[in-house]
Amino acid sequence: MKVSESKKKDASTEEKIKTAAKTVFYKKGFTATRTRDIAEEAGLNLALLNYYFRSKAKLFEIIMTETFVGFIDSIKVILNDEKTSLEQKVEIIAERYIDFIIKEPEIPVFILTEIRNNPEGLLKRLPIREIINESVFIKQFLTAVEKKEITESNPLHFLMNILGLVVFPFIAKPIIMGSRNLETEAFNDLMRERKKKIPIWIKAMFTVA
Amino acid sequence: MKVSESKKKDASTEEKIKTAAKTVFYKKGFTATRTRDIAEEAGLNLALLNYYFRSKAKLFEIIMTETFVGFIDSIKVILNDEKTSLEQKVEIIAERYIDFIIKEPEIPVFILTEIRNNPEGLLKRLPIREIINESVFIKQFLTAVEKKEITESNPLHFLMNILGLVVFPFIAKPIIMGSRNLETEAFNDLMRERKKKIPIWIKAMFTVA
DNA sequence: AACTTTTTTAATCAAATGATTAAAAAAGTT
DNA sequence: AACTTTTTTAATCATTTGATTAAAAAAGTT
Repeated sequence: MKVSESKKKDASTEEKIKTAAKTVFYKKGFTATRTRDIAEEAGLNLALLNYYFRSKAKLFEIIMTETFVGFIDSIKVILNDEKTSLEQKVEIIAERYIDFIIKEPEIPVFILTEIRNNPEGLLKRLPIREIINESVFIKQFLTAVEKKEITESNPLHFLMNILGLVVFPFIAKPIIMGSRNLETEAFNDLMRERKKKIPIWIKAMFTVA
Repeated sequence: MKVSESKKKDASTEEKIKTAAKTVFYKKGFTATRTRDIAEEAGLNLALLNYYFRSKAKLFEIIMTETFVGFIDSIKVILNDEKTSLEQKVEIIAERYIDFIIKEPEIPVFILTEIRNNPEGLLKRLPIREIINESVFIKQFLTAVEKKEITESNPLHFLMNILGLVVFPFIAKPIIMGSRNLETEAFNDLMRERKKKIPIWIKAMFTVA
């Protein structure tokens, strides 16, 4: 059964497969997707997957890496912008990530479950430690702590709270929608509200009153 | 006849299977676990799973329901306690859930991914809407809003924020551990810190300064 | 002890699934 | 057009996996 219609009509076969693979992998994860699901989603013969990508695992590898790198790189740029303050960085992260996840709502759960299934493999290849610990963000944070502008000295709590407020509602989306009988658009409106609220909340949490 | 003894014997094998099934299902999810994994984990013959539970799906169903109901019921009791204030409820939720998830760290991702895989099936059977909307918690929240003690009028934001702050770090555990080279115990210490911090943060976010 | 019922085991089945193959079709080259 | 290379298809393979079966073993009953 088709999960959704393929996006591009004149895409090359390779691109059709990648697009279909993304759709299905995002929704079901690696183990639960069958190569036949992807072939059907792409409207192509099953053997073409192996012709172009050698195996299900190789195809997944490509999708996974692209997705993960895209996700990490965008936060990397924000965290390292010398021209924005800590406060502005929070605003930008909330704004950009909420918009991004509204467009690609399956990605957070996809990333988190695939990391669970294979923590070493993925995390070793991605320099998360360096991205966080050597960022302009961390320097700004430590300076603010020094100046007593911030009441929490551990940057991990700061980051976990921002990401928790931004990402968690999307992960719990079915529960939240079920709790109030919301449609997807009402849910998205609720998320868009949070783009303005989260920076205010974060400020209230961490700033000296 | 010795009913208790024979039942105990039955329960022993049955319990072994359930315990093993929990372990494996929590870690890998329904599709990715093979019945052979469960049999091996339990140290039992494969056919016994079907002898006692008819099928993999039925066994999963039981585990899933027990887990889910346990999770929901415990929050239900907290949300409906007439004797605790809103502020105390936040403290209790943070305290209890952080302790609970430290003991069973696989449960949040398990619940969230299985809901993704089968949203209707699960949510229709569990009266989440009633639990939230008819709770003492909601009444207390609305009263506080009325009295202008709380600056956010939508209880969903309140709930999402509490759960986001409590649950998200566990979901992102591998990333967080990787970001600072933490061992599990250092991670758990970080989470235990949050039992005290989260109520303070929530208060700062939502209370008039 | 003799018999019945319950539980466990080893062997096997049938369907699902990732992958391959050989041939056909299409595209590209001379 | 004649030939070569690339792409696509249908058929099939081999393995995995959930489930079943028939017989053995254990437990319970008389």
